[in-house]
Amino acid sequence: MPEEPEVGELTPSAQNLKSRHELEVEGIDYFVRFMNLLGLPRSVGEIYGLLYFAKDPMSMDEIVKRLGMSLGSASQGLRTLRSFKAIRTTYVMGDRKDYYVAETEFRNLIGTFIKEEIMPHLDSAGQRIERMAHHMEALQDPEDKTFLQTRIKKLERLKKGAAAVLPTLVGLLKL
Amino acid sequence: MPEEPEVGELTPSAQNLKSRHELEVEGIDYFVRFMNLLGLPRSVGEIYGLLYFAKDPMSMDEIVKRLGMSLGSASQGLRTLRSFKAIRTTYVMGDRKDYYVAETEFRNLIGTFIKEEIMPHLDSAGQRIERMAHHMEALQDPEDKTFLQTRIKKLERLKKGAAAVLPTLVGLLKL
DNA sequence: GACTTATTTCATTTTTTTCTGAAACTTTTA
DNA sequence: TAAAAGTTTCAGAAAAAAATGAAATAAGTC
Repeated sequence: MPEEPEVGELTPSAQNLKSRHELEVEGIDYFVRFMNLLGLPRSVGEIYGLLYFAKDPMSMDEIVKRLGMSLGSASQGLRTLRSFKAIRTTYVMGDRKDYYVAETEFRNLIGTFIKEEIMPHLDSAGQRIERMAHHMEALQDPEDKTFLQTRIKKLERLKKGAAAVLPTLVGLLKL
Repeated sequence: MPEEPEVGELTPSAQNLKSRHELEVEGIDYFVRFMNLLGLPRSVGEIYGLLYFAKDPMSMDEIVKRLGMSLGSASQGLRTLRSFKAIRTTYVMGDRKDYYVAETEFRNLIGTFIKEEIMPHLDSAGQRIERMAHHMEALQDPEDKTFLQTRIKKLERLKKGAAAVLPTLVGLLKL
């Protein structure tokens, strides 16, 4: 927390520090919620938020200190963010630490998220539908069979629709 | 579980029951995963899956018996599904129970999900961005100020993009 | 190659989410 | 209006997810 002078008035630089801090808190909160929407843990949002509003690359121990989180969470969170290409490392000469910078183009983040987290589900959904269709073929009762056939067809349509829309969306992001 | 005859061969109707059951299990699993992708609990996926593959409307106690879940979960799960318009009730004459049927048009489900679960987040995101911009204006250091200005602008663009894409998506679903 | 520094891993703890079931409430019926 | 049937609510239990921190590993110095 930034120190405040005892009386009402703030020096310009103290005022700057205070606004900067409040902005940062609000901004971190923003990304915590955003990542949460993608099903990612709080710590991941905190780290990304901190880096997004940081002017300079930051090392893991700085992140740990600033956010008051454990080394384990920071390491795991940074790994996740790297896997989404949401951050990248910069090498600082004469320093053996890794320094991290936020990738501010959200298309990368969102594109990778769709490609790595959603698309695989579509594949396994396809396999699952095939298995359902197989069981359906084995049905003796013709009424059951037609009913389930239409239900499975609808699932197939949903899956195909998603498989078509998502890559289009990723493409749109690149424009 | 359907009973199996002691020896290898199954009667046609036993075979039908077995296939039907396997198909149902696979199908329920499908929706458990799907709902999970939307951040909804397992029980919600189970109920929807059961109803999706059911030929006839089902009462809550039937659902409870078939899925072996508690009354509380069933009640809560049905409420959630109703709120997404993923199921609807049918009235069966001479019976005071409520009977439920799956709404098989996924556009309803997905459309409502976007409208009720995602859009509100966009609104609060907008407010949060405004607050950030407000703190940003108060910054004294001009370097800090321009840097943060561009970062906040990017957030704004993301938010506007999402606010444009999502309703379009909902519209597309209706075609 | 021993030492130092940075990072990852993972068993354990903490926190959060989901499920349970009995009590409260509502609605229908006799 | 009492009894019965159906549903919801909610405090506590169980399960799942996330965070912690110390030990193991890796990577860079002297």
